[in-house]
This record gives sequence, structure tokens and C-alpha cells, in this order.
Amino acid sequence: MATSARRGPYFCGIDTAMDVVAGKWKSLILWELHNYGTRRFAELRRGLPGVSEKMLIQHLREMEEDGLVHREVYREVPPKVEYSLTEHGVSLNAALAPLGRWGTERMRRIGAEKVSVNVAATVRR
Amino acid sequence: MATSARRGPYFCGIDTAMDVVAGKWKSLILWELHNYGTRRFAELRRGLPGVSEKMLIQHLREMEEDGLVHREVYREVPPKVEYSLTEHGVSLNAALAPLGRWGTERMRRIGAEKVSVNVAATVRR
DNA sequence: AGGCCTACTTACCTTCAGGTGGGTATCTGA
DNA sequence: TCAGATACCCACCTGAAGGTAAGTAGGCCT
Repeated sequence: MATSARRGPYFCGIDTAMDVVAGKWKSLILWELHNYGTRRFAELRRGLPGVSEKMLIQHLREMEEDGLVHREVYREVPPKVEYSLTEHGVSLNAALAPLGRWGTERMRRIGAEKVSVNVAATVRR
Repeated sequence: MATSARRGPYFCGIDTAMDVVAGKWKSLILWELHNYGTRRFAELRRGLPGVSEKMLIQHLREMEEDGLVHREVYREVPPKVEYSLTEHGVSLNAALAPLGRWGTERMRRIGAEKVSVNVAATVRR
């Protein structure tokens, strides 16, 4: 399982950080939680077009274990769980900001396509 | 092959940047080239303990394709190839710096082990 | 009564990144 | 004469990441 075999010996800081951000959706989850502050599971799922429930949960659990995400369970009749960033999650996001800017610049340079709502809808089905 | 299926539609800048940095050794290659300015193939291999020749070449080729790395071939009798960062490679590295600092901080927090020369030697065989 | 909502869990399957171990041509040093 | 260095290429294989599709329990809506 991806949950184990982590926290291994690292080469450097970037290596350490990458270990934590590695995963197809993790940076997007980070971004989503940063934007909305707090989100429910289904909200996250809808916000990340194309994620499977399995991967969303798996990533959220790993990020919780890594101390990036806080999970708040409300014992209500229709289950309600709210996810939010911890202090470390917030600082990680801040550390990712320059990389995001670099990526945006690169997209512009190579003229890469961006996932639009329509494309996302197509991906969904 | 890992060489294809890239430059796909991206969700955001981070997504774009991650696509380029993804790969077990790419950030290390970036770091190594940043530190030494220019390095030969065998120097890189020795500098990244545990890397296989196949992966080193594959990553270097992809990074060249992505415009991060410059490859200079000297037509000498014992072959000589020098790798260095392009302008984009340098800026990527700069954008990765805060992430590296975050990772170093995290290593300190969780008390993660760092790959030492000895460990590296062990990994090699 | 039946379907949908919530937040998951589980089993199974595919894909691919990465590793292993071989081979190439040419020259140098022991 | 032959190992070792240079910078690769190639075929094969494994393990892990991710996807698919089903099931779970309780309540709401129609």
C-alpha cells in the first residue's frame, strides 16, 4: 500500500517534500483546501474532476498521517466529514506557490491546454 | 514509455511543474547540475548514489526535451558529454528552493534519516 | 417502494515507472 | 592481453500506483 514505505531516508529537503506531495491529486487537494478553507468529502470530489473516490480517500488519509490535513467528523445522520489544512499544510502550500508560478509560466510558453469545466465533464463519464 | 504521454492538459501551474519534476531523480539532477554548473554523465551517476544508468539517461533526455537541461557532446575518442542547466532549468530550481526549505524543516520535525555516504554505498551494491 | 444522498471499504485489474543485467565501440594503463 | 573507463542502448521483469465497480448503513425525497 502507498501508505507505507514512506518517511524513508531522504537525499535532501526537496526529496522529503516530494515524498509528501507525490500522488496524482495531492497538490490539487492542497490547493482546493487552501482556496475553500474547509471542504467536505463530496465537495472535494466534485472539485477535482476525474478523481476516483478510492484515490481521494487514500490521499486524504496519507496527508492526514503526514500532518498536512485535519479531518473533522460530525456524528450526524447523513455522515459529515470536513477536511481542512493544518499549519503544516498551509506552509507547504506557501512553499509550493513559486513552483505554481513557474508552472503557469511554462504553460504559457509551451501553450499547454488547461483542463476546462467542459473537458472535466467529459473526463467524468 | 515515460517520454510520451506528457504535456497533457493541466489543472494548474503546480500540476504543470510537477509533471516536469516527477521522476525519482529529477530534482536531484537539477540540484546536482545547479551545484556544479556542468557535469559529465559519469559524474552525475556517481553524484546520485543508487541511480541506474537507464533512469539517469531517461531522465536527462526528458529534461532535455522539456528544455531544462542542455546536452553538449564532445566528439572525442573516449566519449565526453556535458550536461548543464538551461535558463528554464535554473528558474525551476529557484522555484523549488522554498519547497526544499520546507522539506528540510519537515525532516527536522519528524527526525527523518538522511542518505549518508555510507548508506549510499550500501544501496549501490 | 424505490432511488439518492452521505462517506467510505473492498476486491480486482491494468498500466507504467523503475530496476536488472546484458551488449556496443574505442581508447588507455597495467 | 585484458581489464577498465567512456556514454550509452536494449530486452525483460517486478512492484506499486491508480482505476473500476461493487457493497455498506441510515435517512430523505417522491
